[in-house]
Amino acid sequence: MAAQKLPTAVRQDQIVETAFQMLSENATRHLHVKDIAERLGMAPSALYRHFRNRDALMSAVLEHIRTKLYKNIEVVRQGSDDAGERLRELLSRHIRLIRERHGIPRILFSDELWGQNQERRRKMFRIVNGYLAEVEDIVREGQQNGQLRKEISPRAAARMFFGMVQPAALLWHMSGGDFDIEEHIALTWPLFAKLVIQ
Amino acid sequence: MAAQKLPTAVRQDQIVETAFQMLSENATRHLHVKDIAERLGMAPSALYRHFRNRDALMSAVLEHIRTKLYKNIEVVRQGSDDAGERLRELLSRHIRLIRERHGIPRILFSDELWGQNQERRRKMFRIVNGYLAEVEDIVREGQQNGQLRKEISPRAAARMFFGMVQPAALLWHMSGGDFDIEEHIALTWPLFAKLVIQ
DNA sequence: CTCTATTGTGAATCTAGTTTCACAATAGAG
DNA sequence: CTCTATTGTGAAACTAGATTCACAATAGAG
Repeated sequence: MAAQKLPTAVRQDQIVETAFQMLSENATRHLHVKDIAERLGMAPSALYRHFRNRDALMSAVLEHIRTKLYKNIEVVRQGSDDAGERLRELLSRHIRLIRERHGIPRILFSDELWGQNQERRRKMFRIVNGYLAEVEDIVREGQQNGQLRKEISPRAAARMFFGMVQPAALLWHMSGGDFDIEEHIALTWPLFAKLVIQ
Repeated sequence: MAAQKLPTAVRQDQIVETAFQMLSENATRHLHVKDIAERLGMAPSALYRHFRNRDALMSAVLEHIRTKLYKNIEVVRQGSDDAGERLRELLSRHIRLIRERHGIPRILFSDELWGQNQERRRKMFRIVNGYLAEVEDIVREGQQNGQLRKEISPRAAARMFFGMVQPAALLWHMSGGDFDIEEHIALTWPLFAKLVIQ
């Protein structure tokens, strides 16, 4: 039975979303064209109507992740005016992403997405740097309106923040889900808070 | 021209060491049996005299890394009696490992080493946990003899330490070597020190 | 020195996945 | 409603790498 015919624009979105999902679920290895096609109920060859090749598809997935990630920042900004709360909420959101098997932080650093592709790795680097810059901004604003301590450089604070999230994602992934993220946060957040928040 | 015949014990060491080297140099992807063999001047098929398959070889490499990593701890312990200095030295050693393209922290978390192998991933988790426990011990001792602040739990301090090193390794790797590790340490170490050291 | 267990080799095989292609169906512009 | 550009399909071709195997060479035990 042939799959329904859909315009490329729609299919591309479907494919990217599906690939992202599968990447999230599967702590395990490679994501095969065949498998993505299967889940969408179409033949592998059909994917090639919408992406030049597997590599192009993966790049699209990366782009998808980028927007998802940055939207988090935006939401957090709108949710509260207090920098401390913003950071705490951002952390929560990350933990949720990790736990719901939407291991964005893991995916982001997985070889799966990189492959040989030097250019894509660079792009990833830019994404992470951009994200760090956003955190930095939140901290800077918080300092300016007196919500956060002024002795810490925003840049350093952002790195510290990253240092809470990223190891958590990896340890959780490595352990196959046994790693106690709650404990990790309970351990590290107070220290971070002591440094950064009044 | 055939390669020299050597006893398995020797060859195994050679192979593991070579594989580790290549893994270190190559920021790029997969490590092929063929390539390892080539560098050793032997035929790919010869490797199978010394390892059941590629997977077994990779496990051996992981073991190799484990010993290298733990030796670092030991050296640092012998180098100084002061916990603060020990931690600083341990950090330096990690940075050196990262910079000398011996990106152990990166390798350790690369999918390359994990593959499908659930068991190996678990082993890796145990290695990292063991490492964290060692750092924890250094901190605990430091607290007991009054070198370090007592308000911070050793467990939390170890996580924080990990949070400095691991992101540095990844960012450095992603950037292809452009990431400024010195700056990263200059930013984060003082914060860590403020929390943990007197 | 000799003889064999061990190690090395090239060619062949296996496996697994991506990609291409000639042909089929159909959404939707007109 | 018709017709065509677009999308979907199965089979086949390609790649690429790991692994096996029958045979060759030799280190070193005796």
